[in-house]
Amino acid sequence: MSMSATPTRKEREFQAREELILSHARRLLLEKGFQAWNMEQLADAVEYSKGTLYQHFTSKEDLVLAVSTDALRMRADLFEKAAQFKGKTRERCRAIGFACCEFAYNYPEYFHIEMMLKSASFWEKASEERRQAHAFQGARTWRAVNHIVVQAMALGDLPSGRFTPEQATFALVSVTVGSHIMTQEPILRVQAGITDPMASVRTNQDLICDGLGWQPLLHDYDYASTDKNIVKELFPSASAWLHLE
Amino acid sequence: MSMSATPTRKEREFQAREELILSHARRLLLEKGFQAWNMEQLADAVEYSKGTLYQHFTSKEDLVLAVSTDALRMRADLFEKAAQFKGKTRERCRAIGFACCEFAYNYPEYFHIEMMLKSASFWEKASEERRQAHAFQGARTWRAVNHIVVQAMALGDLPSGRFTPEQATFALVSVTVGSHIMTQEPILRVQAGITDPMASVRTNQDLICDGLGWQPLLHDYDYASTDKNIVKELFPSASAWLHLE
DNA sequence: AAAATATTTGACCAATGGTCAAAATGTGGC
DNA sequence: GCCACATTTTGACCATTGGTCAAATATTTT
Repeated sequence: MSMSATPTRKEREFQAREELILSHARRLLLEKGFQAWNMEQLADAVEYSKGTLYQHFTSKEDLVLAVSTDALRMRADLFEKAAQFKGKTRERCRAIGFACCEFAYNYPEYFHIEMMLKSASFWEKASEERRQAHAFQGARTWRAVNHIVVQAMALGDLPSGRFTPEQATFALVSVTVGSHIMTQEPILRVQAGITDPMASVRTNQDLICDGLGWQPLLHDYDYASTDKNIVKELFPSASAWLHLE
Repeated sequence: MSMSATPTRKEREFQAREELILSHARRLLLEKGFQAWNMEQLADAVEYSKGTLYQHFTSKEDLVLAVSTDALRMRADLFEKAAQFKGKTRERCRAIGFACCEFAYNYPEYFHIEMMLKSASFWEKASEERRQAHAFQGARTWRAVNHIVVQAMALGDLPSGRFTPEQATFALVSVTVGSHIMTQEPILRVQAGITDPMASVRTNQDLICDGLGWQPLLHDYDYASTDKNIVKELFPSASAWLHLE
């Protein structure tokens, strides 16, 4: 039994099967949410039996948490990539906004899943291991945003007197999550006359940044060319969800 | 059988029982979320049998939707009451912010329930009647905010060139819901150093208002006395969640 | 090839949302 | 007060599904 860096064939097979299960579970989750499928169906889909699923995951919740954490890891990757964008701090923050849209486009149901996780009974049914993995990826996303905020304050782009970096980060995170959830609500979309959900999310982020006094403010600077660069350099495939006028 | 304004004794009894069921369901929901209780337990609690519950509600989801709509009605009541506050438009918007905190204090789990409702399978299991009731109360809350925004633009307190009233309303709603959800997340609370969740929510609302250019901006005006008046006139019982320094 | 070990399976269990025939209760006529 | 009829309540019962585990199957070792 190898605990070392070189996995045995068995271990590789186990890993491959875990990814197979996760990919099918992800598909079911994105298509049907949480309730509208069961472990039997998943077992059929991956062509293993139910019992085998339970050798990988302690419960349905544990499995869903694993899918969610995978998505969160991808989001953290995008955030960290976006944070490297060369430019003013607010442009880099903007790049993260684009990263989040790119993510939301690929995992349209993720924010609902994330909300589900917040309901108490989920965490107690999941394994400690996966809980920690989720917390770790969550911390990465937080850190990516917070890091830019701290730098912005250090550089004087963002006033540091009124709010702590954490308060500013919290405001950005809150508005982003809230906006993503709300744009996915058909009724609200009609009420608010939203035709481009991702644009609405980014607009709301801009409002928070402006509110924080993050220079340069929206009407003092032309972000159109910034946006073009962000897309060109970081998210060339963003045309699927991006509608730049 | 009376369809008129004067209900028969039977109809009154039916109504009373429905409220009994709803009040117990509300308690269970707030204490345990959705999963951690079942219809049998609720039946025991109200001292009727399971079958009787299903004469009032078509499914567990239908019941939960009814509870949620009741809460939403209360929120709409608070919003409409807050909108009557005498003062500048931004002060009245602020009053609604307080109303939402007052609501959140009384229904701490409501936003999680609301998120649950957004998951597809819920709506299809609920009755058409209750779906409409929910939409109606949702529209009331939206309208209360939107009405102030429209007035603010008409009065010139809020610039009307850059955003439509609906976009501004949407931004406020998004940041509020997002902030309420996020402040209830223990991990995030630690990360963001949040000691007063309601204050954080209201701060985020202020950031959006400032971002929208809603006069008078936060640093041009002392809202402390406004806040005192809002509390005194509208929410005298707010001391439970309010920590004015 | 046989024994030992590891893995996979699906029948089975318990919990629970939902149903419905039967019991209980209420109502009206005499 | 009693009977027939209508309405309401009940809880045994059903179907679904998350989760378990002894037996079957596959793999490795001797």
